[in-house]
Amino acid sequence: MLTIKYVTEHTEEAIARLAKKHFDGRELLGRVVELNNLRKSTQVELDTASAEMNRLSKEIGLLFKEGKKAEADAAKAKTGELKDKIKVLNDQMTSAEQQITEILLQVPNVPCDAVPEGAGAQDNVVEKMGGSMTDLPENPLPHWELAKKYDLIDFDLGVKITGAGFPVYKGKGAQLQRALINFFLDEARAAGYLEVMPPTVVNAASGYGTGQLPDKEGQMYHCEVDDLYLIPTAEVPVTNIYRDVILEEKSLPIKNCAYTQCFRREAGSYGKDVRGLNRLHEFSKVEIVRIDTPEHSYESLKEMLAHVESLVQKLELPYRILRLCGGDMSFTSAICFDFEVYSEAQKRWLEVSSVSNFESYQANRLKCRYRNADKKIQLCHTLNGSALALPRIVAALLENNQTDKGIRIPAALVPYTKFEWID
RNA sequence: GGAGAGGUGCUCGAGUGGUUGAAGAGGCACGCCUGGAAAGCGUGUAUACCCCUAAAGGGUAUCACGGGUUCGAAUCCCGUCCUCUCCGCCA
Repeated sequence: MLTIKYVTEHTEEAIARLAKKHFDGRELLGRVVELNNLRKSTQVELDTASAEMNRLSKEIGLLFKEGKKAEADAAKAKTGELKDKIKVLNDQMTSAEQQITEILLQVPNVPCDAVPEGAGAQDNVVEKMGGSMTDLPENPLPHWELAKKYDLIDFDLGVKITGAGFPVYKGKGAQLQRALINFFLDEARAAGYLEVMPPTVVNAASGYGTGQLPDKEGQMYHCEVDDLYLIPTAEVPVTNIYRDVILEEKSLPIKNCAYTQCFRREAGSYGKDVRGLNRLHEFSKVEIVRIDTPEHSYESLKEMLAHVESLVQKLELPYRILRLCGGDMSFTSAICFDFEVYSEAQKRWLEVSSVSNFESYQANRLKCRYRNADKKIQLCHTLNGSALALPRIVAALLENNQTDKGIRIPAALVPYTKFEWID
């Protein structure tokens, strides 16, 4: 969430920036400013009263020691009123703080200057096109047909075992999954990321830390008996490693990568958009996460974009990079780039990665801070990106590489699959 | 799941109602010493919020978390969470 300091000191700027996300923050932020003034004045009163109380208590202690019981009892009598006052003021403080937090949780991150104006997906800016379209045989098949033809993925079996959106990968289909995961992890390690293998189930505190809770509660599978959530992305457990910590500046940027299964309820999505691998309830993804200083975070973002781009290039997929407009950005990001690969058979672009800088928005909730050269403690910037999510990569690989003699595996992947063709 | 023990600062560890934000030790940082280092000596070493502010200074809160008792709680009581030991179960 946004910091109180930013909201109160740069209220107009925040409102103007939020407008780019088509969020009208005037009323909410105005209330934060009011509540914060109340909070401050209440604290002055409360602190004064508490100080007086502490003084009296010490005095009474001394009187007892000196055996002046009568005087001590007299002093005691004075504390009653003060005690009530402290209670009232304390409740007032807590209430104001809670209300502020409640409001701030509803306010999205402010987009940075580099974010273009726009209402929705149609206004995203194509930053770059790359790769080349492949010549496909006549009447190319969509991946769900190819998956059936070569017996790679069984969607019906998944329905039997679990439900729609939980496919069963078989034979070379399953091997391809492992190959991609290992390929992505090795590439990340070569780029300097430390691999971690976190839990795929997290507690509520972690959900709040990265912003899935409270606003996106319905997106996550919830184990009610234990009050735990299945992660929608490795971003959640990995970023939460840095919850409630103070890092040393020289340890930044922290670069982590992780492979996990990801679980998303995707309530209310039906139709051809979600056919086959296009949108699943469970999928594999390798995620990269960075914790950085505010001064360096945009440099980090660039490096992450370059890393993700190198992956789609090595997989020889036609791709494009989109700079998301204000209206299409997520709640928590300050800037976001999407990578899409072209699915020749479906005649559409598929999003395979999303690389974002959250600036201090997540870090504020996480209380992820660092000590700078002047020993001052500041919020870190957090960033993450998919590198990459498997299903749509698999969809694009199958569709774009289909030939009359089978599906060709890109050279970079062969050392991992140990086969060159799916036939 | 059953029984017991326990959760104190960067770490270890003392502390069972009254200058304890917290002894002591270690670690770390800086200074002195040294040709350089070690040893030694000295100093410093939490976070948040608020007041005041040029700087300095000051106040409040925090000893897992939340609540209660009390003039006063790290210390007593209740609840929650977590860790450890033993038993049970188990890939």
